[in-house]
Amino acid sequence: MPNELTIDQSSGDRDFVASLEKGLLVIEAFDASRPRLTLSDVAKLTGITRAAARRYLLTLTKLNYAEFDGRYFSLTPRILRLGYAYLSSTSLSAQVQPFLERISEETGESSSAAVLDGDDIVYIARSATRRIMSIGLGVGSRLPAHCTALGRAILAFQPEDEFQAYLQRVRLEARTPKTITDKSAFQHALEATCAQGYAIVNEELEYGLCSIAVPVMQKNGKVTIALNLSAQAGRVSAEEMEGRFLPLLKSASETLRYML
Amino acid sequence: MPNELTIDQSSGDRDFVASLEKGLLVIEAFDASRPRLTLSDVAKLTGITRAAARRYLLTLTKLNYAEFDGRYFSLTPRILRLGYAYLSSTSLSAQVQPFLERISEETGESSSAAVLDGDDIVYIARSATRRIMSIGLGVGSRLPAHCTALGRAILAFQPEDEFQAYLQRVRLEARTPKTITDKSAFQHALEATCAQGYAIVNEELEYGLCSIAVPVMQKNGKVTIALNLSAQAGRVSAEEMEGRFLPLLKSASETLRYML
DNA sequence: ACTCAATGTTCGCAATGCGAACAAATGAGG
DNA sequence: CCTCATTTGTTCGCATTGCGAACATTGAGT
Repeated sequence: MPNELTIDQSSGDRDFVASLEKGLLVIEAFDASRPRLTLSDVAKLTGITRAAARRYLLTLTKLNYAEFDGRYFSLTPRILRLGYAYLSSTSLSAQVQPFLERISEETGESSSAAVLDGDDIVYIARSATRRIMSIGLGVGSRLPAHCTALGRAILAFQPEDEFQAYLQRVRLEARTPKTITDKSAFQHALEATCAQGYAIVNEELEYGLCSIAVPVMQKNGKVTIALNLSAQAGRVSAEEMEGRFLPLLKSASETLRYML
Repeated sequence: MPNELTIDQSSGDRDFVASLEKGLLVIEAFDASRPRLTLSDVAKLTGITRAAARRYLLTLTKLNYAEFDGRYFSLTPRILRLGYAYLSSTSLSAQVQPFLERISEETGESSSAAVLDGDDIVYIARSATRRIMSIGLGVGSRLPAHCTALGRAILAFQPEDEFQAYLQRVRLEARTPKTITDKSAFQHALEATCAQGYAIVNEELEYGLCSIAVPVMQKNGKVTIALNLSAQAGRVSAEEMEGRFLPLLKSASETLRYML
């Protein structure tokens, strides 16, 4: 992700604090494949100088957002305050969680809620009774929107101009041989989602995984969140998803509609 | 939390980037009770000037971490990348989640894992089959360590000097009439936790809530994480917790010990 | 042991971010 | 409805903060 982490300098904009941008880039340099980094590593990943990377890392350490063992830096749990600032401020996850737990308990499958962020979806709440997907899909996890039921359920209800802009810029990368990669076919799938009011994605994100999702329309008429249920493709048919799962999701969506 | 959000200026430290500190303070100004803030609100909460608050908020908006409706700022899901940088980098939640799900499914109760951050515990993974606690205890939520089983299970296994330092500075605030607020009694409770290898907290955090937790010792001999099970106090006795729940938690802890 | 590339650190300096002063908006009181 | 005080938002001269080139240190390879 070198491209994502590079500095987008807003030259001449006196309202822009470049130091904050760099600091946030430094935080985002850490991930599952890079849990511990030297200051040179961070410099390379972010495009800032080693001297600057050093200052930001020492600052994060001094503020207890990171720790240092003499050579490597790693993040600390305090960083979660930043993400939590969003989750607690929207109360979305708190409001949605009981619905997901009821749906999950009633169906015996995993249920999640996500919001759109750029071209990805981000999980904001989750209830799982069985582990059927790849590990690590907790709150904060993100997946490309185009090949997830959650993503399609949200995208299909965006204003036309926003959807067209998305379609222009998105690269429909194949995650399995079944992933839709043709933009015309993708647009048809989104139109069908819009017409029927829910999305089903079968093995386009991951082998053996089938998901159904519905959008949640907020009071202001916008759709920024969706709810899903996921199951093993071989064990639950699409008909069963429509017959058993969809009513539960729609019911939850309808109730949430008046809460958000 | 005005005290928590004030600037701790490290005067003369040329390795410290004060702008990053302020930027992070601005993010943390948002929470459940303050989801939308004006720039004056943020200035008041953080102690920085209105001009500075304005620049940081405009910067966060430009970077898509916040949005602006002409008067109020609010955070966006992109902020979750920051918290996720920690969760994904430690893989703790990913490794722990399957254990919590199995424990939760087998007992029919909610199970969580948390780490210590300052004097609080922060939830890093959770599996709930039934909603028995106050809403909003998702990943990233934090609670005072002293009146939670998870907190006691971690605190009891800290080096003596660190525990004594914690005991010196902590204010044992009562959350219910049953909360231990006497430091001597608290120390006894922690000694008992250390001796028996698990903590039980009964209605000290919240009415009707009883939790049992065990520490997870990592390969390096340190304890930074704990696992729990929670149940309604009237429905599950302490004996049942020790008899049914403790073996499951210990088993999970033992297995995790060789993974972390 | 030596060489050299990679990594970490320092400090002179100028660009960035600061905040006092000003502008605009808001609301209370008459 | 008007006035005025207070609150909130914005600008731009300036000094401090953060920059990065140059230097110091470390470690790998021969």
